[in-house]
Amino acid sequence: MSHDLDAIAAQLRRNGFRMTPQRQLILDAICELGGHVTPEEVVQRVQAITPALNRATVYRALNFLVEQRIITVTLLPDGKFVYELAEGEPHHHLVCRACGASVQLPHAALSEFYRLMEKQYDFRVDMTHISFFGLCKNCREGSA
Amino acid sequence: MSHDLDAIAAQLRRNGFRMTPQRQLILDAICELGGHVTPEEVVQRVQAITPALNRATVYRALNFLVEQRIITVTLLPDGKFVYELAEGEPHHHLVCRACGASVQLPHAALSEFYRLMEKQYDFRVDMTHISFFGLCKNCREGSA
DNA sequence: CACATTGTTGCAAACAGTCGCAATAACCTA
DNA sequence: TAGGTTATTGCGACTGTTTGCAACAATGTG
Ligand SMILES: [Mn+2]
Ligand SMILES: [Mn+2]
Ligand SMILES: [Zn+2]
Ligand SMILES: [Zn+2]
Repeated sequence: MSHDLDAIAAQLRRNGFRMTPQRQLILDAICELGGHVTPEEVVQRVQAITPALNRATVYRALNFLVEQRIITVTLLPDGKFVYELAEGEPHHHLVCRACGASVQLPHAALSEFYRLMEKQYDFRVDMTHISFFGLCKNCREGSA
Repeated sequence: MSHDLDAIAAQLRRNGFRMTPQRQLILDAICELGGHVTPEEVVQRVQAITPALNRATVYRALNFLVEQRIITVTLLPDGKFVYELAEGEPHHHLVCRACGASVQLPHAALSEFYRLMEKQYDFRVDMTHISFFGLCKNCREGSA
């Protein structure tokens, strides 16, 4: 999808924050780069347009936009964070550690697990955008 | 538990690797520090005894010992890797993002999810030592 | 418009983690 | 024991990420 800058700006102002040229550029970058982008990809992209835009600003903006629920973050099992626009239903991923392919899971695929943890351990698991590593079918056929 | 250096040394040699003073110190540190230690905690500990022992050596040894299945690693949902001795049954964790408390899950708590992913998506999720963030009961009562 | 307030940025320094490479130490064989 | 082989370490440089702080920019008030 695309992002509605006016709506986002309004939402931010409503909460006492501001829409800035830097944040606009960063949102554009996330949108144009498509799903699951790394901070460094965003830095490259925005600095191609505005070289003075600082690396630290990108990292801070990404965190900020996650807190405002305008984008979401997922932690890939190799320890890297990737970001994407928050839209529609929450989802999760199965990421193949051999070929990198990423399958999207509907939220429902994990809701049973969520309920079990709440019932048995009185623990509410954070269930926005989780990623699991593993091996896809193709990559299993190569080895054992 | 404690670790059996002789048995570990033998296992390494059997596979063409070596037990070194550095690796011994690092294993001792993991053992003495108890569960879930960060690389930096290990660095502090071993350098208190042998200041010359290099940071890079610690990181390399931790990766190596994971590959040899002498220790295990889990990725906490804040993006940090933590290590512990591999012993007994595989397990997982529910980690409270507010108070840091960590509940241990038996492997069986996730095996249903594992089977579902294999059946529905033909995908084998890596299921050694997974950690989820969330909120424990205590920390939920403070906020919403 | 002047001014105060406060959210935001850029900068620079610190920190965590990775990597290539040359020196070293362990092991094997003669 | 001497010499060759190779696993391992320390070093230094580099990348990615965080943080404090001072400068800046947007907003609101009089
Ligand atoms: Mn996603
Ligand atoms: Mn554990
Ligand atoms: Zn694959
Ligand atoms: Zn808690």
